[in-house]
Amino acid sequence: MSNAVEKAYQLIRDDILSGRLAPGQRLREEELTRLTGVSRTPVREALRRLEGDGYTIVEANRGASVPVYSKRDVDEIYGLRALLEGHAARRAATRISPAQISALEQLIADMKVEAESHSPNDGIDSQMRRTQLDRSFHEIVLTAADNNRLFTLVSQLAQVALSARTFGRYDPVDELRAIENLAEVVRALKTGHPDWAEATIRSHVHNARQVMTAVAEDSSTLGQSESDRF
Amino acid sequence: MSNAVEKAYQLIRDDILSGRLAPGQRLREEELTRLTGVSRTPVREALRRLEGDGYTIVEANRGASVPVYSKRDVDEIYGLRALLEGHAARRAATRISPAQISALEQLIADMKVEAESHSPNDGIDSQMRRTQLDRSFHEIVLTAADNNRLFTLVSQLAQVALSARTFGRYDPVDELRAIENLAEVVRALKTGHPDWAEATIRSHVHNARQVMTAVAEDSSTLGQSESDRF
DNA sequence: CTCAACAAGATTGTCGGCAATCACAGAGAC
DNA sequence: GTCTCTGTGATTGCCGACAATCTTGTTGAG
Repeated sequence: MSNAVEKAYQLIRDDILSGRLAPGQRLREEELTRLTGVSRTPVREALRRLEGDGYTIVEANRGASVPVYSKRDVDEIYGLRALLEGHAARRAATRISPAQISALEQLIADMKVEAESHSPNDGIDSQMRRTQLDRSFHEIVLTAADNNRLFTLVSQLAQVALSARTFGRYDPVDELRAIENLAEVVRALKTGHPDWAEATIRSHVHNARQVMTAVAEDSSTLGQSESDRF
Repeated sequence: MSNAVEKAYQLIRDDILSGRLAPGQRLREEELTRLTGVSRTPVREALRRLEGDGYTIVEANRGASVPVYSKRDVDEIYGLRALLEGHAARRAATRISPAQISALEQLIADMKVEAESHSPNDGIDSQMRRTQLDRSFHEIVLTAADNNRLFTLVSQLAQVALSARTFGRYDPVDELRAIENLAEVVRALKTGHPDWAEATIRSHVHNARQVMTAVAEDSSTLGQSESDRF
């Protein structure tokens, strides 16, 4: 889209994903003007678009803030992701191209390299790399599903949940198991089995939910201790 | 939300639903300024929100327009509605309250009255009334599902497809069958059977799709005759 | 006649400033 | 001490004007 809005969108989003803008933090338009170098008008539009993609929350006369997710939110997001991405994998199994299969296999290989060469407390850059690999994987599956609205809907759900911080929570064993899980998704797609593909990707999403949920105790978004939030 | 934006949002949306703004029509911000009585800034924000809800399409440097749906679009929308609303009905079956059941039964009764007292070429107001009844029904089911994000996702899909013109396409026999179908959904919810509820509402959505698809021949959105579009 | 380059007009994108609204601190009553 | 009211500062909401971009009609070459 247009230049100033796109610039603001990406700068703000990156600061949210990297954690420089923490969950719960209020995003004042004037500050973002300084951060992004564009005026308040495109900043405002960027904030609304970010809201549509699940990165921010905008309230009337109160401005935007980075959302704080409760356990219930995480359950909602991952439950719907399992449903929608399962549906996507089912469709992809009969539509995916050899080139897309190859791309997925390459991503799996890259993930294994990344996972083996990483210690539990890696820097944010390693987490960003792994986030990007995972995101690319899901993006290819969704593209292969060949359904624009399905792609859009999942995008609106997945974004923050896939934030870089998610990967900070994986321990090496869980991460390797998750990669094996994705490798099975590729086998299911490659052999063209819709049921298998749907089941395995659902399993992957539910596993990811567990990793998140293990840390987030139940709550009502307010009045909880810092470690319960996202 | 805020006043000017909300005003613009509703006025533009109503003009789209009533058909005063026809599919394919370009929405120039200056014109909408005159239509709504507010300045371009809130009009622009309203257009972006309308896009998020599926009422308009906004392209960079080209402004907004009322979307034209091809057969493929209709299939995507109703396919995903079947999936998501089926999921919603499943959840609702174990969560719905007696008051919500009563409200649904009242809606069914109202629909029957409306359907019996209507001839094939009724005015736009009758179509709007029936659209509203149908929308209320789905809204209650979605509320009973008790999942905010599910509600949001379906809202983004359903809007235009449920436009008033949809009901112009129902013939009386189809409409009565559709109402019977919804009555069965209520029975399934009332007796707390998740599988039954999911199956019946999926059936309802697929039936609605058929009504739309019967008129829309396949196409690529461009270069088709007027009657193929929505 | 066809096509490409260009120019004029129309339309969207961006900006800075003013208006409306909200959150919060402080004063006063009980 | 607590509760309510009020005013002040901070922040979002809205506007009109200017800048950038796209669309379209025209002109000229081939």
